[in-house]
Amino acid sequence: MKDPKRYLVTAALPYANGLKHIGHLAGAYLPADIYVRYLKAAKKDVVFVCGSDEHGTAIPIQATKEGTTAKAIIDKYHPIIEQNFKDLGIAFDIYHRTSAPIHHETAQEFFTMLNSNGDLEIKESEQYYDEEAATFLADRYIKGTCPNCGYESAYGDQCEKCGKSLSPDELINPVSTLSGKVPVKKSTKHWYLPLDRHEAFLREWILKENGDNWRANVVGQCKSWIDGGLQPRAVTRDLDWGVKVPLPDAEGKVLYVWFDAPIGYISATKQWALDNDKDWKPYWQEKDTKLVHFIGKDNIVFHCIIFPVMLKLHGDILPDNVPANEFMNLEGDKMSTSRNWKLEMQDYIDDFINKENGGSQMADVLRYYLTQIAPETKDSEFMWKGFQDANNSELVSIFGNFVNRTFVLMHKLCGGKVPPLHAGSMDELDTAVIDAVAQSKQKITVLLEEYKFRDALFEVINLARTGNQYMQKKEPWIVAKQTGEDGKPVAEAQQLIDNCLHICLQLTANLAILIHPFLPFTAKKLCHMMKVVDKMLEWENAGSMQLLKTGYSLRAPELLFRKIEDAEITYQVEKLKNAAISRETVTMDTNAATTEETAIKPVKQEIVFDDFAKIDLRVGTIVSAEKVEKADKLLKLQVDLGFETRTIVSGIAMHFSPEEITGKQVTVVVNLAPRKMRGIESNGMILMAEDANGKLHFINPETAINAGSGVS
RNA sequence: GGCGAGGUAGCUCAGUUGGUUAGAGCGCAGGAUUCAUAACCCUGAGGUGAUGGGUUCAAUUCCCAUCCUCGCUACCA
Repeated sequence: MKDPKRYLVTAALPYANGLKHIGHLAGAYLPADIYVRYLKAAKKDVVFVCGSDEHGTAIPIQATKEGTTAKAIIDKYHPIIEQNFKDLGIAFDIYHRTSAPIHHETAQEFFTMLNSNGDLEIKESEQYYDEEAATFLADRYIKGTCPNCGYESAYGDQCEKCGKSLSPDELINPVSTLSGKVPVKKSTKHWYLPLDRHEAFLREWILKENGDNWRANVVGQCKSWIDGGLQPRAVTRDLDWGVKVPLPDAEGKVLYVWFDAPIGYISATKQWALDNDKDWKPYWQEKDTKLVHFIGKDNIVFHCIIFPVMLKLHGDILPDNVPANEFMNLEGDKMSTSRNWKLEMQDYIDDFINKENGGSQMADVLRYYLTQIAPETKDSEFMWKGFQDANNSELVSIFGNFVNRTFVLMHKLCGGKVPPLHAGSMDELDTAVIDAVAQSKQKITVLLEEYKFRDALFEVINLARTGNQYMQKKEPWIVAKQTGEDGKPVAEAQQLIDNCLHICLQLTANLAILIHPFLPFTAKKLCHMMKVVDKMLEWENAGSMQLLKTGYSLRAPELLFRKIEDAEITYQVEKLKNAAISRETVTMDTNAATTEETAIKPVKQEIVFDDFAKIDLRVGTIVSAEKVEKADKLLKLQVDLGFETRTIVSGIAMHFSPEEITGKQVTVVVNLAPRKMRGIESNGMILMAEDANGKLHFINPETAINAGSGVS
């Protein structure tokens, strides 16, 4: 969009069920903050909204587990996350929350409008119902055995072990987590957003209009979704935690969290407007508003497909761009909350910012490294060594050093004041540097507008590098040796020194402006050293060589960045590895965890012996095994049961290679009805036990016995 | 298996609407220097551009196949 009148920038709403890690920071919040700081410096009308996403079933479930309430959880994490962002210099105009009444009203109004316009579909369906708790069960309130990996505590929407997304119907032996009883199917009514009606619009808007200017990964994901066929998506849930469905016949129903969460951007904007005596409407309704969503790649479908359809139906503007980032790995492995392989914002703050360990300058160091390795086009890697190198050899050695040597020389050779620029003594080297400053500003501006933050940051550092090269060639400390009888540099020499330092100082002032979106604390510190007000940081000032007045006395230099020692990073790496939950530890801890789980996990309905006797279990020996074509998880086994050798297909390929299980003894259900899988008929089922880590184990006799032996 | 994104110097990553010697930063080696947080500055070494085919006067860039990584998806009684 050329020349938008105003900007609305959003960063994905963090789910308020725990602390957020630097992957989240690098993926959405930091790039959004950089972009917004740039826009504000350029005096654009911009609102930057974010806030806690506090609904969804995960939160009440977590509350039950921890013996607390959903409200207590969100009230705990909301302020911590908000403070973490502040400590790292992420400056939202508002950090709102979806539990706020204004959000509930906004989301309800949104739903009502779509519903009364006939843009939603109503469908009756059979859903699991807990008779004891007298309530329908949201997907996450149902647990059962995952049909995919066999994990016994899979949720109705997703198995946390294998990550597969599920529907409650797929669960084996579903159990209500509320009462522990087996739920019954009961008819219920829900509202759906018919995405399929909007396929033509989405194709046109995403692929045609934005196919070239959105990032390849974003367009690709969308295309994949659209080509896969869009389905109506349920907008409501049977749950009591969330935004109530504003209809008389919808008792006990709330809006599905994916529906209300993005509306949180709108309600946050409303609250901001109230707080600041502004009108929120133009930001969502005027065509000349540029809406930009910063998110991680996991959120692409919501922000590029679903929410735009909602916005369109509601008569709002559509996002101009959705610069989604890929993921950031940590020390060679993907970040994971469950395996505790992560660096939380809070951890970094505790170790580097809060301690007398650098203070806010260390916030900028993290911002620097995360931007330098931002996963803009592909997954990237956070390495502590890389963090140290980026700081020591770029921030300290190039940027910090240039500023420091400029200030030191200015105090030594120019009496602590901004020296004059003697036009008559200028040479082409001087003008080249002056040009370079203007060019840097142009390049950085373009890159920022294109959301290429890592390249933009590189250009800023490069300008500092140019400064170092310039000073090296000018060698004012050598020139200063041309002294007269009074021991001071002769006039011509002093002019050269003045020119060099004048230019270096103006360049430093430019660096402050250009680095400001990326490293706000550093920019502030530079302003302090130069005794200028924040107004100098306005973007239009960049490129100018008249930012500091001749004769103005400046403060003594302070070091902008400190070195990071080897010991600090080895400590962090050790800490990470020690905290990580290794496979072994998981297996050992499992005993405790499992006991707890089993305590919660209800025993299935009682059966009589005859029921059990119906099941014919035998010991078998795997005589051969091979991978099933076109299936990642299936192995085709030949099992010797004594009386015959059978073909059994089993979903264990992710856990065992064909070679390692050949010859193993297993327990087989031999009278299970045959079933075809991937075109192969499976005659029986191999019994497996699963530990808390999701690993499967064979159930077999202690010592090898005859194939075909009965089990009872 | 299908779809999407990737596989480029020791490391982290650019780039190429197909065209002379494929780039940057860091790291490494050598040199120069001392104003500066042993920093800066200069020079250099380092790449079968995943692999194998094809199209073309010419491919890293286009096409096909294969292998590997990440995400989504399918198979799981």
